Amino acid sequence: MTKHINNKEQAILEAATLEFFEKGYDGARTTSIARNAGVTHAMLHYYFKTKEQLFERIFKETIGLLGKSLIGVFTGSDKPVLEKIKDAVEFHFNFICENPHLPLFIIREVVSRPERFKLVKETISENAGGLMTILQQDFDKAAERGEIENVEASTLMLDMLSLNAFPFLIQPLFQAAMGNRLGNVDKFYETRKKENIELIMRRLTPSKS
Amino acid sequence: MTKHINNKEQAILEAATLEFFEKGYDGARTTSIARNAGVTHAMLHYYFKTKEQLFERIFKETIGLLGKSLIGVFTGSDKPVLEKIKDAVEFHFNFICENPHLPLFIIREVVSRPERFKLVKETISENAGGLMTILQQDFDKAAERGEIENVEASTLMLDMLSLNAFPFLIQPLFQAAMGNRLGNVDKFYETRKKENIELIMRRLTPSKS
DNA sequence: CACTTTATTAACAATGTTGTTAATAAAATT
DNA sequence: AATTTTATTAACAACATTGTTAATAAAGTG
Repeated sequence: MTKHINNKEQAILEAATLEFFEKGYDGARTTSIARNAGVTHAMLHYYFKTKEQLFERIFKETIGLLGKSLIGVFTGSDKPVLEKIKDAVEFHFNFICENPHLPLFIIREVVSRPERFKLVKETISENAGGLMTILQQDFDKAAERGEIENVEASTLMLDMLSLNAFPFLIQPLFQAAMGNRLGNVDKFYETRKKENIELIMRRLTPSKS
Repeated sequence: MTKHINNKEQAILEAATLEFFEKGYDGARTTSIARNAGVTHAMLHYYFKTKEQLFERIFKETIGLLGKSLIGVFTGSDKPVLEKIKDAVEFHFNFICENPHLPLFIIREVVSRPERFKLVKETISENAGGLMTILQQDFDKAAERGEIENVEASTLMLDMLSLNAFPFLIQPLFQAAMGNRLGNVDKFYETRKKENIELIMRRLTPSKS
């Protein structure tokens, strides 16, 4: 029964997450967070000393999520390279689908306070540091065998990131455009996923030698 | 010689543009803008009544830029469809290259205040409203002739937007990662442009029937 | 030149926002 | 049960930020 102690703390965290995701650090109001969490705003400062600290907690959590996803993207398997990449794109798309706010959140906060990039960098290199070189070797070998087009792993990575993340970055625009009367967002996502996979696959198809 | 009247106004506008681009509306400070413009901060309110109005001025200007670029992207020419698209992707990439802050600016401000989307929407439909349907017809005809793969114009548009805009969205991250010791950003951009064109071209290549 | 409008300044008002504190209640610990 | 630690509240302090005002100078206009 010591759980109800965390109740309020948890409520604050959840409200803060929403607020920071939506409005960014600068636009977020601790009073608003407290109100939405259903606690007095002194409570917020009791649990999380300052706005900055509350933010950092959420920022780190979010970055952690990003890190974990990176491991997932290019996890080893015995499938042929092309299949592996296809799986990776799909996995990455699904991840963003489940965390649609994540790209803008990170970009926005790093742009307005570049110091914050340190954390992002660390997390990325921790989780995906070695993977890129291994990946590149895989690519090189497959290219030599004529399975795929010769390509830089980092290039393909940016392709995938761009294609998968961007639609979610502008999704709020879409939603505003559609006036929320778009029940078939899911269908749009499915189509997008296929389109992105298709693009990457075609990119990798060896041109006839 | 009545130009020096506008001098301060102009200085404020320029400082404000920088500030809003970098920190967003919420993070921007009118005092900071005034200071950077080299004017007293009462001056700012003299010329632009409120922060909101100053922002709107810049927001509209920026949206206008976006609008003008859209007209440029798919301007008619007598080249074959594939060439036209190639040109479009290149044009669009160059435009973002010259306005690298624009994508994040618009996305950020619309997300934190969705009302602002109205303006974006109007500008887009004003400038690219008819174009999309014409484009689609072009595509359909070309597809029928077997010149290109059958594809939705909107799909291709989002592909292009994603590939071209995203690298600039995360460019600040890049820059932080490289610690500014990257003089060859230009080379990166050239490579990116080629990569994006390549991706779109391959997407459009008809699979052997 | 008289006067009206525009530009500019410094000081200040109003408000919103973050963070604190002192008092109190509840829970845990001994 | 006494005491210490944790939770909670309401009021408030401190500060930053936006916006105003009243006084003054400069420029333009009849």
